[in-house]
Amino acid sequence: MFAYPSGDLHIGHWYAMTPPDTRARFMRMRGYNVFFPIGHDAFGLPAENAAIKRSIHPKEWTYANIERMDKQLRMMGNSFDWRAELITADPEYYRWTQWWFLQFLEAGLAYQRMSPVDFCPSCNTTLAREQVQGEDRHCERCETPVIRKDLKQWFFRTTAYAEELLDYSQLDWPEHVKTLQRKWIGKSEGANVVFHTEAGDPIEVFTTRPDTLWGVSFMVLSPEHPLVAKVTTDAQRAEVEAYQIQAKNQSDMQRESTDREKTGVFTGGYAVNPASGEHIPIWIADYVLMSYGSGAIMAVPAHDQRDFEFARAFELPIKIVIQPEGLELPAPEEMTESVQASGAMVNSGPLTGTPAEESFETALAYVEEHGIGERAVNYRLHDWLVSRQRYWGAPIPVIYCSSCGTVPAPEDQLPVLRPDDVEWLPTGESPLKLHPDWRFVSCPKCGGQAERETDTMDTFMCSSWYHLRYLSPHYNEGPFDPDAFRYWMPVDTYTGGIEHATMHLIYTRFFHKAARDIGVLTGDEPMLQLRNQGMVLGEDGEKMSKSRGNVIAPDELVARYGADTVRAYLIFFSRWQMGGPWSSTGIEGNARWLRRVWYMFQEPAEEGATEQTLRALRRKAHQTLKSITWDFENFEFNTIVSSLMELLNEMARAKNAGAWGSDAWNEAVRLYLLMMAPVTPHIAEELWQKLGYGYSVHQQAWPEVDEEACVEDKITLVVQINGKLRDRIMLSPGFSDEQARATALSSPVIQEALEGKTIRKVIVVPGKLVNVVI
RNA sequence: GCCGAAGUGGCGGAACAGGCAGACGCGCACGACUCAAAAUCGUGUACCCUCGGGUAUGUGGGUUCGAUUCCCACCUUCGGCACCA
Repeated sequence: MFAYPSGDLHIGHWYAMTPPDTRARFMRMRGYNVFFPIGHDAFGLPAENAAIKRSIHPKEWTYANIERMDKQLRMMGNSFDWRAELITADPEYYRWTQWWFLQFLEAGLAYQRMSPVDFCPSCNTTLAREQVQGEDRHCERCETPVIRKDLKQWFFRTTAYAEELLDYSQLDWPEHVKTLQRKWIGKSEGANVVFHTEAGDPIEVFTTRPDTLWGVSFMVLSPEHPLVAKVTTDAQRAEVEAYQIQAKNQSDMQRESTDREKTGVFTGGYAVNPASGEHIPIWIADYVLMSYGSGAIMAVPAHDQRDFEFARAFELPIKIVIQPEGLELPAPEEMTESVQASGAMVNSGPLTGTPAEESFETALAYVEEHGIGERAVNYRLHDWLVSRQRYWGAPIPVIYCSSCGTVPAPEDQLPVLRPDDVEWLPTGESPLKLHPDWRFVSCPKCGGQAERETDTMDTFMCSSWYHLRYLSPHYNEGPFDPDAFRYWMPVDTYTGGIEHATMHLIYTRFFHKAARDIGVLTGDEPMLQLRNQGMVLGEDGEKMSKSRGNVIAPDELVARYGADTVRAYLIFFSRWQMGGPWSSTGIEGNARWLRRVWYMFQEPAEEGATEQTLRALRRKAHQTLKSITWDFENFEFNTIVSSLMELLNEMARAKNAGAWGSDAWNEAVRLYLLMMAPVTPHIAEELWQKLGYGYSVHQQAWPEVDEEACVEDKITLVVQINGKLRDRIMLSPGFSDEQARATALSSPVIQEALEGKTIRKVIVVPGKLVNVVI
């Protein structure tokens, strides 16, 4: 478990942590040694925002929050191992975050290049995406429109692992998380094809449709493409440059949106289609992103919808080169959309007539034979930008020397401490740049004058390896103790919100694989089993927020109901994977449940139940144990509490019928407390001791199901006619299909309904159901 | 816009490999206890109805003896979209 110290503990924290805690406790009772750690992801933007707003040092704000949240975390009654608590903002931790950076640098997995940031010219500061708001992309603080500024920044080569990241064979992860990651990584197979401008400059494009090469009627470059200036004619220059400026300040998401009118500008330049030899105009348009592929595309309007819309908007030619079988295609000028269906190649020079199923490979072979391109795989995944122009993060441990260039900070000098006495208010520079003592150092190589990198690291860096630090949070010889690694890793069960699917969970997998290849650790994956919780919404069904005034504060609930009731309600009110709206009347039901348990187990009653009552009680107790065991294993927490409630209702009936004092009653009570223990640990322990079982319920083994006790005396045979329920017949278990069929057909209700009808078929579901088809 | 998830009574939800839709809880109604109230306990609670049944799991189709469950299309809501974590 890993909490961001944002202030007070939120009900969402409880939801993320308590159901997994019940499972951790359950697994311990089943005999596993469960490590359930807690820590704080303490660097990041909110600390700086709060600091600016309240004029308080980010460090002071963060550590005060941690202190408060630790107290609140202890109120949850979770079985955290506090000995392993860690804080990523501690030098003891970020020393090793920096160490990882140096390993990646040495392994060639870290590099620098120019990359744009969002910048507010009025606040004079780099902005995070979430600080940029609205269609016009303005600064959240001062509403000034944001500009894009190019800075030299550090990247990790996540793309080097794109292919391996697509392999989930070792993982028990939810299908939709894997799907999200696959889409995020975005593998496409095709070809890199080289066009040339009329002046002879090569323009490489990536295409997934080499079979449409003869249908290319124009090219589109990203407005940032390096060749734009060169191909633009003087007549078009003013228009092109104006468009470049406009495109620059749009987000990629805005630019990729397919429901906008296509915009673009003709550069005046032409390129030559390497297949057909045709001369085609070169345009620039913002729907082509520099960050994907080569930043240039060959446009095939007849067979690509975005290209089609662009061609229509600017009256560019459309040429059909794929003829789907049996489909009458309109003339290009009458088309209303591109033709996506596969088909034989037409109007394609030497490849005309190639059938659909061969077109991709044949076209690819043609491209390679003629030396105009080659087979290529492209990924949507970017390299990971790790530089942040911020104060509250781990400094990137690099020194720039005028003679030696980029020099890693020597390992024995880690951590590169983040100085406390800086101006952390926005100034337009990385705050660390304004700290002269800190910034200027001597070069570790030549001893000459040098300066430190003043950017800090993305906090995703801290959270990519925290599970390793939990193993040995105070270990000094390395980021983790290898013995502990061998004992515990990989993480067996990892839980978190679905919002982490594509970022944190890709970063941490990349990190692990990179660390494996560097030789620091073993294994291919950091976390084997993943499960996601949903979100607790406000009583109005909306996301909780201070501005909506629908925030539920767990502290007040604990004061009013106690931690056990809050825990029980949280796992009861909805499916954990789903989440849902809070209900302040709903929690009353769980408070009532615990009060009922308390009195029912302790207040004596009349004795003398029938054998039948006791057998029914025992049956229900063991059936409940069976289903709860399944539920814990499968993260189906809400039915754990409802099953316990059902059992309690059965126990109330049995107690009224004189079960008190019987062996069956005592067994049911004992099982009940053991089953409650993971969910409501405090009240279970209290009752366990009051009833004389000693210390402690939490050290007991999970009980065994008595399968024989679970067997029903009577089974309801459901009889349907044409799939509609017509009768229910009570039978002793163990009847054959033939008996079921005979019994069903001889039922008076069925006989009456079948009067004068012909039976076409009788379907028997063994031990359950008979369906008569007429 | 793209990607993902979800739509079941007045409400939250259950139905574990396609086989009794609505477990459990909330709310509500009635009753018991009480001078009274709260708490507690008990009973009932999808809709329509000619009391035999009929209709119901976002909408429309499909597969099947049988669909909340599988397939297709659509609608609505929620989450993510790379510098929030």
